[in-house]
Amino acid sequence: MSTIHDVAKLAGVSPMTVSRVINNSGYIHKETRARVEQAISELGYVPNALARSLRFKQTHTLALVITDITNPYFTTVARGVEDAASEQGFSVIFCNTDESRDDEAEYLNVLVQKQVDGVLLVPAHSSPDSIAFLREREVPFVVLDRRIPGTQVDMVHCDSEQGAYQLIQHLLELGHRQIAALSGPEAVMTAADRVAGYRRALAERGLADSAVAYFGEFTIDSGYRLAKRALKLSPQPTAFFAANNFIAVGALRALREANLPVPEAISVVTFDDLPESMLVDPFLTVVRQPAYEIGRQATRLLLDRLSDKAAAEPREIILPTQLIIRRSSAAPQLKET
Amino acid sequence: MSTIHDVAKLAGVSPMTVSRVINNSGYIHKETRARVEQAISELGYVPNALARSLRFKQTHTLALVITDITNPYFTTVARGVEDAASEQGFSVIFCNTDESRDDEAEYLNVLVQKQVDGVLLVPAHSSPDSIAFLREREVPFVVLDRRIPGTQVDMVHCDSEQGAYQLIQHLLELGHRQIAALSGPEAVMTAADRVAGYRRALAERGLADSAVAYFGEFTIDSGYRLAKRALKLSPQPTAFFAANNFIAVGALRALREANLPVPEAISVVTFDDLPESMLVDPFLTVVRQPAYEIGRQATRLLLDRLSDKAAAEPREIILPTQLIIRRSSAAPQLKET
DNA sequence: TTGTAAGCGTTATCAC
DNA sequence: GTGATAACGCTTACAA
Repeated sequence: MSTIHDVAKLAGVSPMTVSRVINNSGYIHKETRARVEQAISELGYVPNALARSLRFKQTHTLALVITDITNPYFTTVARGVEDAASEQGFSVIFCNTDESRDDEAEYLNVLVQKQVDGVLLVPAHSSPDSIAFLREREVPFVVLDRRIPGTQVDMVHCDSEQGAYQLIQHLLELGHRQIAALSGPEAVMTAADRVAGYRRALAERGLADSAVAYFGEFTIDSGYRLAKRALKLSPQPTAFFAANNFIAVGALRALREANLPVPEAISVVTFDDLPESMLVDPFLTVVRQPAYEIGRQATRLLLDRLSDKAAAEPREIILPTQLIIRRSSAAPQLKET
Repeated sequence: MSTIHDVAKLAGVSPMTVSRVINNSGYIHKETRARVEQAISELGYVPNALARSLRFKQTHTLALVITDITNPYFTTVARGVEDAASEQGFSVIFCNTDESRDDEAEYLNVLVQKQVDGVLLVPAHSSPDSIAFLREREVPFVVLDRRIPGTQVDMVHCDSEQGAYQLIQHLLELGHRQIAALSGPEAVMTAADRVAGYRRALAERGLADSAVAYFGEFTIDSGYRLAKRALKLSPQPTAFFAANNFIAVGALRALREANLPVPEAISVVTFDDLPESMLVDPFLTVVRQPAYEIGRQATRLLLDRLSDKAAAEPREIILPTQLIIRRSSAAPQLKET
């Protein structure tokens, strides 16, 4: 790979002149410019962004730290991020933590070393370690999807508590009184928030005592296992509230295995839609989060921070969710008929 | 952010000594090391990878250029790439071209500037431009998912022609004689290959004349439109062969709209499974490509190239596909009953 | 065991 | 209009 020196030599000028041509800065003789451009294309010269970044302390690179790109919700978030970033000439490094604190810490360390201009973080845990780490090193960041309680940071997410509340309201209106919640890791804010919304909805109807919430992981396997456990309850629940799409899929499998038709035997509602693109025949009643917008707006916010060195107040952007009622939820059937 | 000089000053040594501590190279007095380590943690010092990369001409960063991370097939590829990369301490920048040549060229330019160590490329077109560009600049790369005909490059993909052949064979065995192919852009190798496999299967049964192949895009919309066109054929097809999952979903929508039940009225088979994680009740007969393995092996191959400077022969890794027969394909119903 | 000098590829600054 | 010089943060080679 040729350098600015090679180009300079070939064009019979100094590197500085080449630099000026590349960056369209300063005055330059028309003829000189032509010679330089000729040399550039002859050599297939491409400027070294590393050297540039070293000087400018700007890499035009962001990092997206999520739990798992394979989750369609995060896939869509990622697309929103990449679109917003590339619009402004930024590249995006992506990292999968699988909810592991260690992996998260490791990734953040590498990213800081690589001098990314900013980080979009879906925290694997609510502890302030990662936040503190980035802050100390003065790396701008935005937390997305999950809120971090008690810290003043930029955040973009949906109101999980409220979304869960809506879903449970819906079930209550249908007549359900035994609803089990199948959630993710208790240490993850969204998992906890969704259970909180569930409890609030029940409490408001004086059903606080009927609440049964299981914490597990945001995976199909976990959803499957939690559902199996919930089925052993007595009285048996008439509805499941899954805290995300993977858990819902796992629960549906467990129900099928147990020959319990949905929604006839048990209703199922969940957070996070499966992508429209993949659904021939949407079935699940869900609270949909605007994944693409979350990614996009978080990135916008981050990029704003980068240009505005002025450290404004931390902003919390809460995007609206949408309740979509489909066939997986119906009125419970009477037991003694 | 503090530099190696800051650490050196605080520890009362030279930057070189700090460097040695960080990299565990050369001899160093135990006490000095302790002092340096103390200074490092006190300052929260993180080495600047940019400066390092500038010297070593190694960024430990790869790029993944795909068409759309939102396609679950590519999502899984991406996960395979990231896993394999991070195992070896590499980061991954991801880019979505949406099958646009211009976007692809633009991205590659930026990536070369950023001195990525290698590129994993799903080419938006079969022309040799991108390949030539990378080659001239001596950036190692591996082409994945799609083959580039007539060029000697590292490639990892499945045998699209053969996969399509299998799907059509399956339909033929069920008794179908009017099968329409709904494919992607003719300029994209996989789209063309899949149609070729379709034609070969038909030709072997002496049905070459019945072949009707439509080229469009690898999107739901396109699948929808192509299916609508195909339905106007006379005689009407008894089966659709979709060249990828998005096209299949679009086709299924068109069929539902036309009140044509699958598979009773029309069978549908396709390339690329929808992710297991999203399917409560898998329905489509598919040829599954091992997406994760494609990503993983392509990355391995690329990383091998990076360590083995020895320019070995280009390798073409062809991974096996898997025919999965489900409910979307069945024997055609007799017209005159 | 530790330090000095030079250079990786750019560009801002100041001369000419 | 154009060029020499120094600096961004780090490490290899050499010296002490």
